[in-house]
Amino acid sequence: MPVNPEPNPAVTYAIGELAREFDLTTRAIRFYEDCGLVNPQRSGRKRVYTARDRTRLKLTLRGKRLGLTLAEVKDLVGMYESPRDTEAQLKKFIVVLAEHRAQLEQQMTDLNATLGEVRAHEKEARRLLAESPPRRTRKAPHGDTP
Amino acid sequence: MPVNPEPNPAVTYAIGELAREFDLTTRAIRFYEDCGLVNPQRSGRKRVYTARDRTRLKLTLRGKRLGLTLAEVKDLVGMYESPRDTEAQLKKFIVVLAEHRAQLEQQMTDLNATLGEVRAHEKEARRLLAESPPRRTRKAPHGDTP
DNA sequence: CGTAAACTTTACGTATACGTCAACCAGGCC
DNA sequence: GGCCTGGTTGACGTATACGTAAAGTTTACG
Repeated sequence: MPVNPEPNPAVTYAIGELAREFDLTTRAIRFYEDCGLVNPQRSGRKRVYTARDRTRLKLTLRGKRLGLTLAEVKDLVGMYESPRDTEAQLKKFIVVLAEHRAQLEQQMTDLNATLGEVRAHEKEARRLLAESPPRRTRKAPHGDTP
Repeated sequence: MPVNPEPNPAVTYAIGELAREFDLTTRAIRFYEDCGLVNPQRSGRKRVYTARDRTRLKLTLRGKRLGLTLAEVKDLVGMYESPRDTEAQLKKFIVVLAEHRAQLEQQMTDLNATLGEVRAHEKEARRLLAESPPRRTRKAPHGDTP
């Protein structure tokens, strides 16, 4: 099993490094800072990002790929990092987690349906291509309930 | 096996009906029309939606839940409905499908990772809640690589 | 010392996806 | 007729997520 990669507290990153690594503009990263998604320290005026910032960036991008807004990402990440030492906080946490999970499960359903359709279309398209390459074939798009 | 629900070409919908069914505003539905996502006919000035429009609306909403833009949804739906009777069109179709599938598979990865984390947090939170309800417990947020 | 690369702030611009009036019409019913 | 419900076309407003240009600063290199 691979060791947890770099929880090394010493490693830091410049904004340009992170931009290259995640294929972002520095503008985007600064914008994420405005939104409270990262919290770089300063060496002089220059931003210095820790491994923790890098992780939050990763989480942010994953959230975006799943269609979350930056505000939603912030709330979620905040939740995970906020204290949960009272019963009320714990209960609230559980409620929010359940809501989030419900949304993720809806996405899972959507995703499976879409993947199924895409694969079916791919299969059919490859069949058509293999079956009669020079032949002109007709395949009506299959109606209203894909 | 349930019969394919209502490919009945006779059923039509008013904009308000669809709005209620899908929990949208009529404004949103008209906006989708501007984007070319639905194509209602007219009875006088009033829009009349067919089962096909309703399906496209459904697809649109599913796309949105997966984080697609309306333009992307339009392109995809357009692809599925456009003719593919030449070899070139078929090949292009296959390429686009593969690209789309790659994106969906990335999402699947992201989704599984996120779901796993959420479930782990839920489990832990419930454990804490059950273990020592009146006790004040400390659980540090577990570092930088969630 | 000069300059190029990388960084900084400020600020206005842009695309997407609608929301929110306003003002008007058409049909039903009491 | 009067009014309600539901639909219509503008047209301007707004939140999100950056892009982009301007102008200055800091650091490394030769």
